[in-house]
Amino acid sequence: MSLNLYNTLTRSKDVFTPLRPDRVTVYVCGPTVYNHAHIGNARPAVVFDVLVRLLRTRHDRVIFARNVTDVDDKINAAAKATGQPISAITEKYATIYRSDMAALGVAAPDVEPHATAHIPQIIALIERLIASGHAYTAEGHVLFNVPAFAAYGKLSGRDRDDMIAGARVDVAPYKKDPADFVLWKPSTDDLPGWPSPWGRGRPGWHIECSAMIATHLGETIDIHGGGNDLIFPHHENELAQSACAHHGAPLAGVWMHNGFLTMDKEKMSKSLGNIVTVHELLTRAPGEAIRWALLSAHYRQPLDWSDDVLAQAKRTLDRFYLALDQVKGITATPTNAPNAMIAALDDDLNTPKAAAEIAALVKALNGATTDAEKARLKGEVLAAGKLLGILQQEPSQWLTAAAPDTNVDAGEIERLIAARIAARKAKDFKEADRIRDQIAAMGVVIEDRADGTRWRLAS
RNA sequence: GGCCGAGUGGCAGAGUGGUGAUGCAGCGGACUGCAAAUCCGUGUACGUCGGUUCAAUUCCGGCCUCGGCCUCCA
Repeated sequence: MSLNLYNTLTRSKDVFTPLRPDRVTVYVCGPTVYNHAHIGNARPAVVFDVLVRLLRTRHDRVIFARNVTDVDDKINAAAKATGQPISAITEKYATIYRSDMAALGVAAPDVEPHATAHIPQIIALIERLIASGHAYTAEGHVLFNVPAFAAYGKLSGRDRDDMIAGARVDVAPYKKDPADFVLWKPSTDDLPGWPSPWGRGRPGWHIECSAMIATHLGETIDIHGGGNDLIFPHHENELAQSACAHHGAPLAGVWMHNGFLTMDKEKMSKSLGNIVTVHELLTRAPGEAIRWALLSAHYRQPLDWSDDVLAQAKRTLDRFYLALDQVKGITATPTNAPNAMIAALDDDLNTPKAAAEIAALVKALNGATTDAEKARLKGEVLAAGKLLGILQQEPSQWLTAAAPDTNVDAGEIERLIAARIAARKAKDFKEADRIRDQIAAMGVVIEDRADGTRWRLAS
């Protein structure tokens, strides 16, 4: 069994082989922190979290970096609009991002580099590019000279002639080539800036990732990930800069890109306004349900986000947790995730297939008759869930408190249940049913089981 | 216009050259005082037109529709 990953660069699923036997390096483009992350922004975080979990089952040392871009024109605009200092904006939203992602079960990255903490490295990288003839200065800017890198366009599959033909109209006059892009640009006094050999200025969009990758992970990393829309120009430019600064060493072996979330089939984007923030979703659904909804489609496929998708994910988890609740008195046999689960994820992170495998395990668990069987299957369900970042809560916790903003009074429910039990004992089923209806009206479902009456929140 | 991706049963969503995805919903049954949960059973599904093949949802080509990136226009 080996891990196969779809590589945007080769446009095929390839067997993943680490570049070095002693470690695996992964870098994912993180947020630009100028406002709340929307659920589409959460998709790569969750997807690559699963990838890292899978890698860690095989490799002792996985170094996972996810950056925070804290210098950007949108941040400057947000600061200006709110009258706050830039650092207040970036710190606030970086903190919110971290807690939102944690709520989705996304483990903190091993390294979380900030662009503004790497200005010297960025400047050094740009100097190397100038020295090697891949970049030049013009009117206070430093630009990367695209014709100096023959392989430019390979990642995004773009024909350079077409790009130039299209770019001809509004190309900045100081560019040597229309496709050239900015590495460093001058800052006015009211904008963030750092002293540099080219005057006070700030980095261009793509260079910070190249610098941070080189600083923390090395010249060539194993896996570079991000959203589909980063392929061009962001990753194409990163790839070019890094290769040219490092004597042609490729930036990454595997390039992975997740597909988009849509709302009514249209790309979710802040400019269109058709967004729902993770922050808001967390007030009305458990993070685990949001996570499972994001994993319900294969990561490269589009996923049309809706309340229904979320509700279905919640219900699926209810079913899993109900099964675990049935065997809460049985100690799970510790084990690794079943082979079928691993095989599903090994196939380019096929999480829907993995979901089917969990469903099969849960069905087997529900049908198990001996304690030994139950212990074994419970262990397998828990191990499978761990790999996907789900099912690690106490089942009773999930079933009775899963929705954050419900205000069900557990004491009141218990009291009503006791009254109903008394009515049933007295064979007063009419009264028992009346009480059950009363409980149902509170959004609570009850079950009479061999070992007593249980309740949970309705889906 | 260039490039990329997608069109699967009521819904979500995998996958495959010839047998079952899976989940939700529905229907029937078992269980239950009745339910719920669970289990069992249950569905002429693969945009369209051609081609290759003994056999295509799966391969090839055309077309249609939708989405994305870039670009153009405004």
